[in-house]
Amino acid sequence: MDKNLSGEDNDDIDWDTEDELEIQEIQDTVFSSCTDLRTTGQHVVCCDGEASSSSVPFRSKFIQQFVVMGFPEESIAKAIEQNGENSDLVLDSLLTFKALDDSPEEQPSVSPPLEPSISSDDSASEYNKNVLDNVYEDDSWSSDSDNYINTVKQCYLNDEGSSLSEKEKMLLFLGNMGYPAEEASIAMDRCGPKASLPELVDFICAAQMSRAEDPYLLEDVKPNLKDILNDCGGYKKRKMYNELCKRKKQREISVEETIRLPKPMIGFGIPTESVPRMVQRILPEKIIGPPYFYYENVALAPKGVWDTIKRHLYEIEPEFVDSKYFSATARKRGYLHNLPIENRFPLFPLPPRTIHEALPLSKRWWPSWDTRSKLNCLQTAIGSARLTDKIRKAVEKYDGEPPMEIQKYVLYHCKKWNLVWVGRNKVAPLEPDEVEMLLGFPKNHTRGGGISRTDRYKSLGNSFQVDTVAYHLSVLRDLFPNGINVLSLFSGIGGAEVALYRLGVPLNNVVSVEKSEVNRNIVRSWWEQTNQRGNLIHFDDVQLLSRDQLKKLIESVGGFDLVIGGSPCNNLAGSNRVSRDGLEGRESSLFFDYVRILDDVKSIMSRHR
DNA sequence: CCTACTATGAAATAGTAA
DNA sequence: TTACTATTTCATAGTAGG
Repeated sequence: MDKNLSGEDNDDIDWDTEDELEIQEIQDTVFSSCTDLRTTGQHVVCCDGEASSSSVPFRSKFIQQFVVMGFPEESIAKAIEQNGENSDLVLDSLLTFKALDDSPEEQPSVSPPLEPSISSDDSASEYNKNVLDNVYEDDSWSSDSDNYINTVKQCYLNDEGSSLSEKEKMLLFLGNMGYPAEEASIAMDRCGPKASLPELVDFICAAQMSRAEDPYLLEDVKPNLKDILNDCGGYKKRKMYNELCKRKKQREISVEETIRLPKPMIGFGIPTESVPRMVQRILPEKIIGPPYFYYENVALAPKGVWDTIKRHLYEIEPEFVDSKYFSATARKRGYLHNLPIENRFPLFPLPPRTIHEALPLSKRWWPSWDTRSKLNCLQTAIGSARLTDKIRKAVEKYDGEPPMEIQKYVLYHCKKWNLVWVGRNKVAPLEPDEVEMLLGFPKNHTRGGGISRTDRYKSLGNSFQVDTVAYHLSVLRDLFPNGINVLSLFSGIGGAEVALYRLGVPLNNVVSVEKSEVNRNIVRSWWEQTNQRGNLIHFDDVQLLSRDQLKKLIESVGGFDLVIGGSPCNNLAGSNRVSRDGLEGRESSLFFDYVRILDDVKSIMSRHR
């Protein structure tokens, strides 16, 4: 598993690899200042506690980080004078000083001039295009690089009206700071056209923190804009960075901590285990609820995603649980929360735990060579009719057991699409009501009320497995015998609400934030059908839920006891072939709104006490 | 517009054998 | 260790038809 993460010295291509290190180094240092750039003031979660609680004044600490790197103090002072207390800019200047100091006349021969590209006629774009084409003439680039060059080209050449738009200039600038064009472009798309430089840097940092410590990425050959444009002293800087990285590696011997999934994926314990191996965990005083919070997302996210999530949620250890230990269907998810984990209890009645129990009618048609006892993860799309037809034709040619090859083919697709046997030689996708049952929802929960069948699959596929979540939330029943106030973000079809209700936790006030109207209707309808006595307040968009609104809500309901939600997994899920972009993806980056809202709720509530 | 249907791999992980 | 195999995955985009 562990590939070569020690930076061995291969001079041929290693400069690319080292370049990634270079970026890491920048980000490591920049990040400490990123939190300071935040204007909201309450975002202290991603700072390490020591730094903020230390009595060392900020300024000296700021200087010290460069002293540790081995820069002379006068250079540091000069760099700070030029750039202010912005780590990345200061570091950039320092390295430029150093590079120029070492060899005043030496300029890399391949360095193209930067200035012409800032002019504002079409030749500039043409020039960049040529440069980029030339760079990519080299066939040592991997296909990854091909994708990358397309991104870069698009960044430069998209807007034909103005050859160098504001966006392009900003891209150039970020590129010069050492950020990959791809990331910079995403950041600018996400932050909008009016975003300031600190905002963009902050975004890129947040998005990239995960990858900064990702050992695999060291092999990933991705050039960045800085190298394409090769600014002043770039070569020397690179060398400097290499040394810095080595020094840093020597300093930090043990860090390299990536989150690992537990081998039986049972989190802090499951109810059916004969020997409950409950784990003791001690949370810092500050983060013990109320408000309690509960965050959920896919367990098998791209590398580093869960590290980032953890970092933004108080460094609490997530618990990874596969719902196959609760029901007949697998669902590998990570749950990060500050709930107590002692004295949990499961939801009753216990759901069926095997396919045969869950779908008794299928037993009759189930061939012996299909040895599945659990279904795979229920997703948002179902298998095609054409596929089930092909399977039928493939199987019905044989009287008894089909040959191994056929079995293999059929099983592969049955597992991939969660097909079940519904007749002689006939397989089919699950019906929506079967999915409801497997996920722990009442029958017809998503049925009717103007939702299409396709959307039922979609909403269900994006939902909680109720029994699993309820097991974790069960501790709330005794904590809040008089009921709780819930802030439910990304509510979907109300998995959290259903879980609490089925646990017997009275719901006093539920503020539910959900973008999809049909989903809101489903929850509203369920709320009325179950004769809830509390209040259900709906909101549309988490991004529009401001601190002021939260303050008013908290005042009117008397504070939230639970903030619960699973942010979009679109850009994290393995089934996404198109835009598995990680936490910075278009939808999945809404995770940062979860963090923002949770922080706001905590700070508003602590002020009221 | 809505709805249903279909084609579309890669990344991450664990396990195993060399 | 390293290289190979096996398994799994809260999805998107395009098309056709109403």
